[in-house]
Amino acid sequence: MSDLTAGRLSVYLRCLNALETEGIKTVSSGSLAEQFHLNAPQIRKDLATFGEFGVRGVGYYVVDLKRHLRHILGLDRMVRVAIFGAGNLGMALADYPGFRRQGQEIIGLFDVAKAKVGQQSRGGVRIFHLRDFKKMARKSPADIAVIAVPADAAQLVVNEAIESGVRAVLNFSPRALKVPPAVKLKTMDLTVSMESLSFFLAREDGDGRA
Amino acid sequence: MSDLTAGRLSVYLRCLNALETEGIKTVSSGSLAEQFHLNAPQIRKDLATFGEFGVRGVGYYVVDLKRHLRHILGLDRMVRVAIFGAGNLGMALADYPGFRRQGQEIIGLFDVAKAKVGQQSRGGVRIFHLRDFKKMARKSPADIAVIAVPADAAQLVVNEAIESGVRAVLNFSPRALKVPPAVKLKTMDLTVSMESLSFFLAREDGDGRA
DNA sequence: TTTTGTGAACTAGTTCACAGCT
DNA sequence: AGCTGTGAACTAGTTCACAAAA
Repeated sequence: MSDLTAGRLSVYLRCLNALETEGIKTVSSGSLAEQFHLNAPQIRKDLATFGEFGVRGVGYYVVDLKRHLRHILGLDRMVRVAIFGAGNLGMALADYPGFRRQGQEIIGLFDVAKAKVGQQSRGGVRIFHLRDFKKMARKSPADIAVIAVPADAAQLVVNEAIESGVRAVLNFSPRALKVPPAVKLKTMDLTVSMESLSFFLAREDGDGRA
Repeated sequence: MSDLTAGRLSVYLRCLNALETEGIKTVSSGSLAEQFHLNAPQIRKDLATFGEFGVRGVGYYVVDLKRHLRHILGLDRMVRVAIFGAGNLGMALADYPGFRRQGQEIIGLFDVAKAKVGQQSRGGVRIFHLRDFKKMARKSPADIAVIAVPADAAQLVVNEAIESGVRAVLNFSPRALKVPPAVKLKTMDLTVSMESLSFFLAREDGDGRA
């Protein structure tokens, strides 16, 4: 199943949360699509991949579908997240509200700077020495590693993380990391994103439309 | 031209920078692909869209291709970036090394919190009041808005930014923003990324392979 | 001989149209 | 009547194979 589908499921879940807060009990793919600017047949197709969650003539029961999605996304069991790099970005991610939702637990920040180890983020996530990760992971393994270390250290750190049992990596460093095929890698490259936008601006101005 | 292509061009540029530092003068699509785990025909196709930059039998001249790519990506003229939201994330982005490369200028952080206005990030990016953005933009307009404000404020802020002439938006808030068709929007949703990874972990464990 | 540039084949992803439940 | 689930049509994106150039 594709990366794109996974992303959309997460979006649907967020929409359902909003609807539930509004006290809405049931929703059709059409009204979901309209309210959140999505595509109705695609919603149906995405959901139908995992089961028949809807009721013809009615739509989907919000609470029901939410439960299904949380299960499909693996959020009904705790996912343990370790953040590597306690710099500006790592600290910001540790305290990012979306990263401490129900279903995800941040076990700590890991860094090599002596001055940082023992401190904690504003939100209360503790900073450990990188070398202690292996030990901690042995007791209870981390599922996801977030890489927020400088580019030069990224590959080294990701290797260590994987050695200690991490099976998915969210990479914020501007490097193409090598991971074994069994490990899922997702890179969020801020530089690339910025330059893509710059590219579209350049196109607009330059491509002979004025 | 597609988003994916734009992203790859940015990656190619980064590779070329690395090669130049190593003192390499000329490179073929094949060796580029091998060194950086890319796909050779795709590199050629991507580049060929914008001109004939290569020399048959030789490859591409590193310095030459770099210059072309910088031009295509619009990095040969200054791109002005405004960051909205001086929270953890905004501050981290302001000081992110990849965001202050040659070709991009961060004009400031914009927030509404009185306590923050007048301060500056560790890296020296100044924090202004949101209401001063319009005025500043009138003098010299910002090209890209980075949205790092809380979800509830995101749409409001992006509207203001666009009204003041911003033509591209990098959105870090967990909201689907509405922008006019002429404005380029790129959303980096941290929650969605995390949940996608969780999804793949759940699949691995559950889909009947043990 | 080497390596580009590119049409043609292929693959993945999206949209559509409608049969089939409720 | 209303809305889901889905095969079939379409679109976008990638890979391949090779002719053309240096």
